[in-house]
Amino acid sequence: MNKEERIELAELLFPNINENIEYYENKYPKRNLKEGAMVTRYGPSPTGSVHLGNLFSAFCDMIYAKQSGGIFFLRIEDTDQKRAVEGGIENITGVLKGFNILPNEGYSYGGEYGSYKQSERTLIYQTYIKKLIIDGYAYPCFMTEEELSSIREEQELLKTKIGIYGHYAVDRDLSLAEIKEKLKNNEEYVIRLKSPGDANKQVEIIDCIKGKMKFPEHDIDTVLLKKDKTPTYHFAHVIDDHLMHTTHVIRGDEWVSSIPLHIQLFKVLGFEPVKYAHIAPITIKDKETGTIRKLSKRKDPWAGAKFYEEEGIPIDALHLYLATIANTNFEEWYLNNQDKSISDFTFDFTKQAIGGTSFDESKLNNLCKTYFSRKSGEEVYNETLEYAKKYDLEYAKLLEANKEDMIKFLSIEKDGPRPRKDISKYSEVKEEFSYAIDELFIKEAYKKYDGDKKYDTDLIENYLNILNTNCSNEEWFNDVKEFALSNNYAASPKDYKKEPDKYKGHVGDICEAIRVIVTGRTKSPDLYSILKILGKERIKERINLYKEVVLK
RNA sequence: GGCCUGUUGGUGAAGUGGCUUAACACACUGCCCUCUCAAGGCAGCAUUCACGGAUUCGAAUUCCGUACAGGCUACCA
Repeated sequence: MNKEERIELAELLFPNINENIEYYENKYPKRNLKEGAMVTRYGPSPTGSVHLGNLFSAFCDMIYAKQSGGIFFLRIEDTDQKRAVEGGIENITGVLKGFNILPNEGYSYGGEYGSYKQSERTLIYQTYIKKLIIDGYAYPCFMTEEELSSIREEQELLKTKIGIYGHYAVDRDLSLAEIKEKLKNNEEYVIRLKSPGDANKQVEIIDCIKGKMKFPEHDIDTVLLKKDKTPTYHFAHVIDDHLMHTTHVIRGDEWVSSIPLHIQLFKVLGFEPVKYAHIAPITIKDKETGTIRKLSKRKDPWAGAKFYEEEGIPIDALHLYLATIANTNFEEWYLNNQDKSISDFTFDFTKQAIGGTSFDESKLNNLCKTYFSRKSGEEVYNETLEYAKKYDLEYAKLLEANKEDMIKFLSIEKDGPRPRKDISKYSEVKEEFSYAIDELFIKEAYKKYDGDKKYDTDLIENYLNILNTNCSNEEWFNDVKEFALSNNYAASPKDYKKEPDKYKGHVGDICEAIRVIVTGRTKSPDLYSILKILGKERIKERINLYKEVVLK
């Protein structure tokens, strides 16, 4: 076919496309950004719930764009209508907001480079396809599903590369007359790339994360436009990222083998190619099989984005975790720069893991604990209340009714240089601080305490008489020691160990009795702080409650 | 079958030919501190970098082969 014929063919196939590519090139001019600014994008398909891996990739998009003074935008890749799930798009935007991963522009955020929804860009794709046909880089292919699968079977049998290329690409050189004939018969067709590649030649590709890679040139006539004239991912992404002026495509590792195709598409279209950064998947060791696999939504609760919200894992802590897997040197930096935040760190693609990253639950947990330990009592209160309003309304009401006390309890041992690390999720506060709210304590009273040990309430009642809630911690503890001695208890565990026969026990035993009666548990933050907040009256009530419930 | 990529302790990993008898962190174990926890302090935790060979005075680091794992091989993304 000569050029005139190709023009005729393009018009025949897409008579309704009136614009030429210059129109779009002018409509979406180069972005006015400073040197080195990165334009990244998150391109999810609305096919179901969001996976941690998706979140991670969006997180990377965000940090790299942000730190370089660039743009991070959201583009909905919904070219496959069959897989679309109802509410899928709203789910994506909702999760992104919930996780504080906020694009600068894009679907539902606005911007000059829209539409940011691929299903609304069909005309654009067809315009560029027309150009490719005219340039001789694309052609209609009328092969049926049966033909395709028989070729595939043959290739499998011959153990050769699978796909439509070389002599398998039978419609590659159809004459204009033949095409017209088929169109007249209403034969369905797709538009395929007329790949100029030679598989015997090698292309070298530089991936920002993985480094240099060598591939055979792409020589397969990949489908660009499907039967319904919507684009495949390959074609759509190249057009969109060119028109939206993406500089860095950060995406999952599963795409590396299509890099040669994508580079070829950029070349054939006359575009400057984007830079690619392929991130490794988040993996986990399967407990049953012992093999390493991708985090799975079905098997691992940690895989689903919703899980973090429901469990009450703080978003900032999750960001910290994502940052530690994004750049391997982040963790150490953060440890040495405790007063700084993620945005102060300079991320670098070369510091990103090349192979899979194993999901480390205990590390996340630790990060969460550190997060909580650095928050003030009031902050923890407010955030927990917000969580409870969503997932435990009853508790939310109790929190609101007991705000003052609750904040006091949550603030215990927060002042020092090494604050307590006792909670890792909002959902743990209720149980961990059950003694803070009378109503809750009465209901749950001592249920969690299953020790056989019965404590001497008379002794504790006597102690209550000498309790001074208005002194220093040191003075208080001296009083306890004195009280211990006068009741035949050793003033320190050491004394007791030396002469166990001489005493009934030691101060620790007395403290334990107070602690269990007052809090219902053997472990708690500083006892005296708790006693002070509760006050004598409530302590008395708890002694009575203990008698009722435990001693009967 | 073909094409890519990866493989360092329980985990995340540092490491780019001599500074490595392998950093750091999490987890774990023991001791100390101590009214309980938490925190903290101290100590322990790969003599070895999947395996085999080659290059080199010298290799976790370079090369070749093997094994294992992951990905792609759709008119899905």
